[in-house]
Amino acid sequence: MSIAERKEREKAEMRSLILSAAHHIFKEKGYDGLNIRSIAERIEYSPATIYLYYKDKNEIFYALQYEAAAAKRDHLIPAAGIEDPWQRLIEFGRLYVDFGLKHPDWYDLLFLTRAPMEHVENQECWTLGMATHSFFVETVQACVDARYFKSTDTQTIAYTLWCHAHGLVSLFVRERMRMYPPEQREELARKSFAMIVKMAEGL
Amino acid sequence: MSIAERKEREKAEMRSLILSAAHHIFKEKGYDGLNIRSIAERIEYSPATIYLYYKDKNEIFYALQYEAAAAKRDHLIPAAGIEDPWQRLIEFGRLYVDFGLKHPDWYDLLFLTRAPMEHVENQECWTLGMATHSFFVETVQACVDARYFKSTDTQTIAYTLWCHAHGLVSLFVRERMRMYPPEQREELARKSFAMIVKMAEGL
DNA sequence: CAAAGTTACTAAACACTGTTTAGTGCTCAA
DNA sequence: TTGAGCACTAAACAGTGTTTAGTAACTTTG
Repeated sequence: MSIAERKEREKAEMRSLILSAAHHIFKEKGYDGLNIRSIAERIEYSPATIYLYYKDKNEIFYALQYEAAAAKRDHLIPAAGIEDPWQRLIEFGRLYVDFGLKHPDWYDLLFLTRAPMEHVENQECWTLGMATHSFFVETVQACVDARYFKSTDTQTIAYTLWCHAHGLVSLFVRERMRMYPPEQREELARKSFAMIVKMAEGL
Repeated sequence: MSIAERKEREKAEMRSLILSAAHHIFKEKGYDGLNIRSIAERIEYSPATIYLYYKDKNEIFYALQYEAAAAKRDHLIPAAGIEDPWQRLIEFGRLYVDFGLKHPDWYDLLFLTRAPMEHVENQECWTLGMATHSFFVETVQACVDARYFKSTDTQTIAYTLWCHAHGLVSLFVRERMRMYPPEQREELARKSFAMIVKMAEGL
């Protein structure tokens, strides 16, 4: 059975080779510059070969989304070590926004791309994203339990904070802040984050 | 000069015919279903004719964005009549979210589409959008002037509220709320809006 | 070890985009 | 009436994602 094992290994290696090429092209040329032919050219195979390892472009897209979700999780990990739930929540939020501003392409891929979202729920990407989201909600719950807020509606609190952070990053990523001078934008984001923290304190 | 006038009129009519076809196709089949050939077919002209009236697809896209901006402005108009700045601000926010949830395609076109945003600033669409945005900021300013908030940082207050509303609508429009059951989503949005209003009261 | 079967791969095509080119026939001013 | 300009289009080009048909190498089998 050694040959079958080798073949399976080679298949996995090829899949990872394709994905890594897609990853590089995505980072260099963005989503629009990523196409099957450019992947094929980079790995020096014909375009048709790609289809022996991935069903279609969407499958590659999902795999990339997973990488983005993993990058986001890794970025947020430092927050998990903070004991105090309120400080943990603040740091989580800060890192979330930080991730979005530092890696707009990844954030875009995760939250702003018009993707066939019906299928994404079956993907590992969704599972991973949900785990990160759960960590967030649990931190809010810990704050609620520790009476950091007057309100006890964990779900709505979590959702409201997420809306703000997501809106903030989205306006950046999709360049809808052009009414503010470029050098003001990051400062405004920081001020707004500080403000929502202050607002949350009064919840 | 009557002939020249007629020609100009006909040119304008053709432009509006094309745009109206694009509008219908966009509403029926969404952004992905909108292409030059489908517009041409609908108005019973050849695809090449489109290019005699619009430079490229982007120009049609900008014209559609303008329609979306106008629809949004019209949706928000009722808020302008409210005397009390704080009540006006609340109603403005409510209508903003309402517009996004009722017309996800329009909202998408305005705020979520990966468009060549560098050129959009020269378009009437941007001017119109900026006017609406200014009305919003002015309302916040009126609240600040009337001492509705402790904070006097109008810009950051306005931006923070916008972030929340935009984040809320975006998560809807791009279907990133799938962890909540469909029937819960709108209620959650309403609750979150109520919560941000409460939070803003304590600003 | 040779024949047969299976696999990995690709050239070329297909269908669909946006866009351009090279006309064609009609309108209109002189 | 005639020549210039105009509205329009068929056909092509270039770039997408994807499929098909075939080839050549590898693996199994008799």
